[in-house]
Amino acid sequence: MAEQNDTIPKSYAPSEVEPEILSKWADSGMSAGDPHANGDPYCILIPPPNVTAPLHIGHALNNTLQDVLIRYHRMCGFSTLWMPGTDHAGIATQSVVEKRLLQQEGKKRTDFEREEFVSRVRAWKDEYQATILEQLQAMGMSCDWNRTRFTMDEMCADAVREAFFTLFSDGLIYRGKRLVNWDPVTRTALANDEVEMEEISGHMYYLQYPLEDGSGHITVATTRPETMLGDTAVAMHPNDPRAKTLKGKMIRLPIVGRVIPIIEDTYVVMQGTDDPKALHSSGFLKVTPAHDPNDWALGLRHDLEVINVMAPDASISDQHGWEDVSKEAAQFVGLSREDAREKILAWFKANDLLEKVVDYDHSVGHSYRSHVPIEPYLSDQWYVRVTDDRLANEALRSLSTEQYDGTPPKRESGTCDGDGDLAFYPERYAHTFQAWHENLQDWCISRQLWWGHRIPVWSKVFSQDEDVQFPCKDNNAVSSFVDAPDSDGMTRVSLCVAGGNDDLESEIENAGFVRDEDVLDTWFSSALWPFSTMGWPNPEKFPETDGLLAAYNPSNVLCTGRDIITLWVSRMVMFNRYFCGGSLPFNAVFINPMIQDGFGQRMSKSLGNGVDPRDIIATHGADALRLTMVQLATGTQDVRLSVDLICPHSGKSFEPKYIKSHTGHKVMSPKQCCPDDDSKCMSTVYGNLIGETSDCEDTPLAMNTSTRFDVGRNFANKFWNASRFALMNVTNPADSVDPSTRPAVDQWILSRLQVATDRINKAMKTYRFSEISDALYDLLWRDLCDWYLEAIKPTVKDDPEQQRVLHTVLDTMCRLLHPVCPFVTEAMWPHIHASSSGQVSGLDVTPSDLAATASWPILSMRLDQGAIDSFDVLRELVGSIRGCRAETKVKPNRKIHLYASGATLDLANKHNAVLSAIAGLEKIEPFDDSISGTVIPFGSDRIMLDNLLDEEDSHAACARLEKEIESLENKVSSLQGKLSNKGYVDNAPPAIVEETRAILAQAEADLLAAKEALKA
RNA sequence: GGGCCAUUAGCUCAGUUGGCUAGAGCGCUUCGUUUACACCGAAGAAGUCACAGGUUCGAGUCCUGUAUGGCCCA
Repeated sequence: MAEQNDTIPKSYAPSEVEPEILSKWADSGMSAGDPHANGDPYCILIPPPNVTAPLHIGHALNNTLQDVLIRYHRMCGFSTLWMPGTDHAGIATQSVVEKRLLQQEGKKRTDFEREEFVSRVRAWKDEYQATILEQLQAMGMSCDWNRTRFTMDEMCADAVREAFFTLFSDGLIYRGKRLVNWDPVTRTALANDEVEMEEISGHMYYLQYPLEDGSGHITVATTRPETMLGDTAVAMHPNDPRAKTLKGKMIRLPIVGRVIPIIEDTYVVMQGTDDPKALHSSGFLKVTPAHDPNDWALGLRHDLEVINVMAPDASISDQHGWEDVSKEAAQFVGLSREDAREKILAWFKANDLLEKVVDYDHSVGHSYRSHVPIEPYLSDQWYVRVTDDRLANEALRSLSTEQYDGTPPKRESGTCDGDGDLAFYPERYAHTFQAWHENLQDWCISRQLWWGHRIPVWSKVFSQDEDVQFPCKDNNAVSSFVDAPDSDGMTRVSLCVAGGNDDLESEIENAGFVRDEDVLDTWFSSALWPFSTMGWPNPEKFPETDGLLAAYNPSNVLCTGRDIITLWVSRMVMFNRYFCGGSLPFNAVFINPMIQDGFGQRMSKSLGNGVDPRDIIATHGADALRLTMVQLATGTQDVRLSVDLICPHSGKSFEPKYIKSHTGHKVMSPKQCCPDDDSKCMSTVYGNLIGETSDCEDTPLAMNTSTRFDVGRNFANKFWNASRFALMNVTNPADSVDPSTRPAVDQWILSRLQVATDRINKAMKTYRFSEISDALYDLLWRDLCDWYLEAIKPTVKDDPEQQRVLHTVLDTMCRLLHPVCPFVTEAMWPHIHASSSGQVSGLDVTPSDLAATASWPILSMRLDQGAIDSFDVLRELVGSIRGCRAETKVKPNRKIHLYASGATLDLANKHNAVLSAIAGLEKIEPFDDSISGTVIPFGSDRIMLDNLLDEEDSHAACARLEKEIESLENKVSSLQGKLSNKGYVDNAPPAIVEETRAILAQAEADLLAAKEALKA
């Protein structure tokens, strides 16, 4: 065994080890899920990353936590499944590909046939999917790689088709003409949650509209004057004092000349009321039903005309519903909405109808993709009736009763499986979930894109004179939806066809029906992920999915970010319950924190403050990345990771210089100097991004990193070295050891192992990840390296039983560390198990070829608490002696003498070898009054150190003692104060009071000893 | 406007049924290369627990309010 260890390198080199370990895992098939295997099923649903870009540090965090859970449960004997996959991310992916095509080939989407364009997007997807999967593997994720899924692959597409058809047939999907959130750049509708509100410093414009009878004018206030072209009314509050005289009057709309009514509605904010909006209100509201959601509602109430004056690109247009274009108005047709605003304002000014303009801050919805202001736009879209009891309320009913605020809405048919089974960690996120479903609106699912699942609906419009036809009417693979006839009496019939019926599709097309051009919102297919990836609805079509649904739906946990609760979690819950007999997609949702930079700013491409996990793996190793991620995962909603640079000249990391960007963010100065050498410079990601610098010979790019990862790297190395040292000492271990017969030091480390294992088990159950890394850190660094390895140095070589204890401790620790640091533990595993193993009774560590498949340790040793406590006392004694040595400036290698009385002398004698080694003692003797050494306080016994210095610096010793006395006096008086408080003694639990008395007694004894020491 | 989170050592954070002279890591200071590890070891300095009230024998911890920063929803 000893020879074996000569081959272990002195320090851990992750990049040399990781590839080999990855192939070991791949060959072993250890991460393959098997629904028929022994062990309870344990399944994690991966949030499939978008194929738009490589994974960032947030993904590293999210996936590391999942892998920690999956590896832990695998080791605990669960039959685990963690399927990897990617999401097609419709609008996001289409946008990046469109941008790239324009840049590289100068072509627009419309320059391609649909099929051709989609294949270009697919090529992008293939490239990025490969990158993403590689990244996940490099980070050590133990996914079931053979089951890798994509939201547009055949299995998922079948599920989308089936889900759509079912919802359509059940009346939960309908077509509606509504105002949608329109993105004029990507030219598609967006769901409400894809709109980001941004605070804008804009203006409130006051426009005068003349009364038709020439009796004067009224003034409307608006932030969007360009929409006035589509005004179809002016509204006022019925209680407005002016209402009496204006009632029934008409307005002649400037520019357009349209005559529109003055209507009364309580929605209008009156001047002089408490409402903050009253400050800017004129009491009159221009009503543009086609271009404002509130006006749309007003229009419905008052049966107003709806006039759309814009094209899909948000330019003013007379081609989309605006028919009464006057000569005066024609000059504005074709202008962008921004230009139209300016020109219309100029017109009002020129005609003396612009009353005033005031500064006005308000929030405006922006597209989460193109970041331009959203245009409320009138169009036909498909909706899912998520407000239906069968969807929204089902989601509410699944929430854990403990986390539910109030009581969930009742189900007619009583309770069912899954009700109350959903719990959030941290639980505050249950509020987000509940509030969302209580305020839900129907979900617009059609997107005017080419990349995605095309809507399986064919429609045809019939005129008043035609007979409305329903081809394949009696076939139950076809469902229909009929729009109410429009104002011209045209009736639209829509037919939805179930999947796998190409013949029916042809028949319907032959009857003149045309398939909808649009695709579904990406979240529609994402919502099906928990069961679409397991073969629903046709597991027999995909034999490899046999048994998956039964075993793994519901899954155990979903780990994701809080912004996803509304976008995805909600929809998965609704759909899983709807399509899978009421069962939930998962029983727990863990919300991981968001990683921000050192200034609390979101990491983003535009700020150049992101850290690439691939860079960290290259410089620090995957385990370092993972440990730091786990450490970072505290229960807070945001965590900060300060960003540093790596100097390309020296390879050293340093803290960069910052400037303020025009957006007010703290960003790295474009050019930075080498901290060791001013003459050498470099560029930063931000500098290159804004084009101020470039990655060239003079200014090579400095890589973003964070010194936080050093902790992880050091940790992995520490384990490596501790193992190396331990194995050097395990030369002829005993076969089996009864721990209760072992000296205190051995029992102590076993008890620490026990404590750490309990801590980790508990933390895993409650998703308190930073607690896991804390427990591991304390165990490895503090307990094992600082104390145990030091303490056994004098004895282990000649003590086979101690060698067995050491070896078993190492084996156990390797397992405990594995979920967080899989690489270094796997690398060390064969070294640890190079020879036949023995056992420490009560510590169950069954043999295994791989650390990854090893069993999670079960500790049930019988230990002597007295022995464990005595080692803790010994550690305190060492601390006191070391403190004194440092304080009195004893040379590190100088051996000193210890004189002690009472129990301390017994303890010291018992651990003579250990104590002498760690505390640097030459001899241990009974306390002797005739020796005039340095007395130190330690419990009630008398302790003295001698031979400290050639000429003792008693001054330093005195200072030290005085300080000690002062501190103890404070402690004693504080405790005395507490105990002399009648309220405390009477009210506090007796055990607490008793404990306080004991602490006081000890403190008094320490104080006395210290005072005597000072005298001597 | 509604909600959530944060505010504890120079920095990043622990501190989970209220029972502490308030802890850790990094950084800093001093010392040290004694055959596991300098990606190391020993010792040390460093905090009115944001602020103001309240409950309690006792508050970093519970309640109310304020301030600052961040996020989500409308």
